[in-house]
Order: sequence, then C-alpha cells, then structure tokens
Amino acid sequence: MSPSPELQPLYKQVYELLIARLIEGYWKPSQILPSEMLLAKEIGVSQGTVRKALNQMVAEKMLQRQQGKGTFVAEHTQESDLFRFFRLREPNGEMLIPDTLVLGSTRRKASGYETEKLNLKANELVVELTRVRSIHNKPAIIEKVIQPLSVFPDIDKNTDLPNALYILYQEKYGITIMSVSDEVRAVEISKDYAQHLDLPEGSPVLMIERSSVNIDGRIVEFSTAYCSSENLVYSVHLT
Amino acid sequence: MSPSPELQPLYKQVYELLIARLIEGYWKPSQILPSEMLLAKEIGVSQGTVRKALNQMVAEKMLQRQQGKGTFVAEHTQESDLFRFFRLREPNGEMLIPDTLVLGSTRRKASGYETEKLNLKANELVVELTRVRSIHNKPAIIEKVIQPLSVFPDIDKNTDLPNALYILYQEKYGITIMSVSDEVRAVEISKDYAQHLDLPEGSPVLMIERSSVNIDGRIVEFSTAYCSSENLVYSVHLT
DNA sequence: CAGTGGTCTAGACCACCTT
DNA sequence: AGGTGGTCTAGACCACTGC
Repeated sequence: MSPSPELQPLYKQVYELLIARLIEGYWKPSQILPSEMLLAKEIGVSQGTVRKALNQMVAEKMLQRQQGKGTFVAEHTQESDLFRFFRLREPNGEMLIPDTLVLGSTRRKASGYETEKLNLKANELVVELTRVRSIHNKPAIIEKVIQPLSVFPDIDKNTDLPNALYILYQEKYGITIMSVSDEVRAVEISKDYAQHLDLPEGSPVLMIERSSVNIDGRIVEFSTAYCSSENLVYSVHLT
Repeated sequence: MSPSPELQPLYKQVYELLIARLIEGYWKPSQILPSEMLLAKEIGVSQGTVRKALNQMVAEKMLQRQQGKGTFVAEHTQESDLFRFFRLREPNGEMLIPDTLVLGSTRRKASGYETEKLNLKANELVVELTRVRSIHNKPAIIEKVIQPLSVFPDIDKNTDLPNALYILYQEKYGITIMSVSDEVRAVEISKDYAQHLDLPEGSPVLMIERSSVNIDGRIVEFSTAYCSSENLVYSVHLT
C-alpha cells in the first residue's frame, strides 16, 4: 500500500496556503489582497471556499476586512493592536501607555532556562535588554527582554528603540506577534529592582514571564517583568 | 418620519432567538437541538442561515456539534469545561484539581464594592463563602466567594457543596458561566490567611479578583482568592 | 438503512467604497 | 458606474452515527 495522503477540507488547504504566503512575505502588513473572486480563480476553488478560509483568518486576527474596500493583512503596528497584549491596568480599569527608559543591553549566551523557553540550539547568543517603564512619571514596571540573535540579527545595534518593541519586530524583522503566554507570580522584589521602582526592598510585586509567538508558531521573544501592584493590576477577560 | 426599525442580518436574528431559548431554559444543557433543516423550516429561513448562527454559537462555546449525531447545548459540568477558567498551574505547567474545605458561610448585606461589582440594588443580601483549596494535601489557595441571594436563592442552605461551584450553579440554578474577568495583584498576606495557608505572615501572594458572567451577560458571582506562588502560577494564553 | 452535520459550489441581491 | 465584501438561498455530495 502507498502511504495515505493527508486529507484536508479544501477551505483548510486554502487557509494554509494563504498563511504560507503571509509568512514568506508574499503579502505584507497593510497590503490589500486580491478579491475573493480573483483568489478563487487563481487557486481553483469556489468563492465561498476562499471566503471560509479568509473569515477564519479574520477571526484569528491575521487579516482585516472592510466592506466595499477589500481584505488587508493585519497591521499590528497600530496602537490598538500593539497594546492588545498589554494587560496591566490601573485599579480603575484605565490603561495608560507607559514611557520607556532603556537601562542597558548586553549580548551573551542563553541560559539553560532561556534555551528551553525559546527552543534555542545549545550556546545560542541572545540580547538581554533591560527597561524601566513609567506611568504618570512614576517608574512602575521593570522588564528584562531576551531576544535571540538568530531571530533578530544585530537587534542590539538599533538606536532609538520604539516604546512598543513589536513595531521594531515587524518593521525590521518581518515578525508579527500573534499570541503570548503569560505566567504570573507574586514575589518579593530584590534590592536592586526596588531602587529602580522606588519601592521598599522586599515589597510584593507581580512577576510576569511572557513568551511571545510569531505567526509561524515559533516562540521568538521571552520577557520577565516586575511590577508593583500598588498602582497596576494584571487584568484579563477569559471566554 | 416613523422610527426606523433595527436592521439586523437574518443569521444574527436567528442567533439571538436561539440564545433567548437557551436563557429561558427552552433547551437545557446536554439536550439535543432539532436538526438544521427542522430549525430552518420552523424559523422560516434557509438551512445555511441557521448553520451560520449555530456555528457562531459553537465558536462561543454555547453549543457543541458532532458530525452524524447532532447539535447539543454545551455541558459545562464536564471536568474539561469546569476548569476552563481555572488558571492556576504548577510551575511545570501541570494542573492539579484541588481538594476543597469549606471554612464558613455567612449571609449579610453586600458592601458598596460588591454592590458595584455585581450590579446589585442597594442593600441586597449576599452569601459570603470562604474555602481553602489544597493541592498535594497542602493548603494552597484561600478564596472568598460572594453570591447574591437574588441570583442564587437559599444557596447557603446547600449541604455538600461540589468542588467546582459551577456544577451547583448550573444544575440547581440554571446558570452557566460563559466568561470571567480577572484582576491579579501581588499583596502581603494577612496574619489570619497566612495561618490557613501555612505561610509566614507578610509573604507575597497573588490576589485574584474574579467576576463571573452568565450566558445572559450578567455578573452573577464575585470571588477573591489568595494564592501562594511558591507552588502555583497564574497562567494564561492570549491570542 | 436513514438522519445528521461537514463541505463545496453556484448564483443572487445588498450596502459600501472608490472613481 | 463598477468593484468589493456581506448576506442569503438552494442543491449536492460526503462522513459519521445509530438502528
């Protein structure tokens, strides 16, 4: 017997094909896609089948559609989208966009923990970026971001990092963060970090470990944030 | 000019109609719905329109469909679903179902904060239920649940509360929790709670405030949990 | 075997946007 | 006016389930 082929619904094959084109950069963010009819003819399926694939991609936020205009590759450099994954709120529910100050950036070998979290090869180099984020001109969050150089070549050579790193990831490296996984703990803040956040040593703070996932499913960034919950709350809605 | 009627797509009207039937209990959890064809004939639309409404409800976890069997009202008393909103994990990512011990239950007027969170009328009565949840036979979580008596009549008269309260909500009160909103803070644990959790006073713990939402959109329960993050982590995946 | 949901197609009309 | 996506219908075939 010959090996059985993978049987997939047509719309799913179309879905995979379109995703592949997004990953390879065939269509770029904010670019308009061909119409349903054109795609259907090119691929060789009916318009309804293309529509089902497109709608699923819209549901997963890869595409955006506008009646009368067309279908666009999702632009994740707009404020509303950039802060889709920013879960820290003031106790009243308001979200303020923090100012950011870079404390330092070093290049080194990944630790065992980072190698595991980021699915790296042994001895890969990473950049460790440390930043302090302030709200109302008060330092509120200190965060350490680990960026593999294999994913972001020479990322530590950039001057003027944007407030939201995802802008840089998308515009310079073609990497679009589609989902994140957070692990939240309560810990006592270390002496060093306490100074940066203007808190007493040993104060309880939220420690938020985040893995960020690219459109192709790879974990491309890992960060650890410490955040006083005097003025900030980690807030999520689960459905 | 006469007031303009609300124009809604057909499938959305069908969607609303079906939800209304779920809310009024016309179809009950685990019950099978009529086939697409029967629903279409009864409502007076085409089968495709019914399908679009049904698929949206499946996406929102109100219904479940099985090829060859039929469409069912979601059964949220199965373990997999019951713990859909249980976000506490061991540091290795494993989830263990905790044992539960009731510490006490009192009936009193809602505080101003609770009245606001639960959208209650002034001076409504609530039940305050306090429980300790243990993992590996070690107390790990202490939680206070606020249940309005207007939503859950005589809920404090129940003996043998189930481990997962949502079973009780659904089976005795017809209330199905469809979504929750969490606010997570880091705080120092109080002396009283420290004893219950076998922790030093002032240890950093996660404080998780949760509002639980019924299928009709009302907030029907509010809880506050304190949890040592020595052995537990609040873990979410955001897409 | 009959009945169900899953997939796919084709054609129609509408509302919206651009030119 | 012409093109786009949004909605709706109708009909067909398939895979799965239960009798």
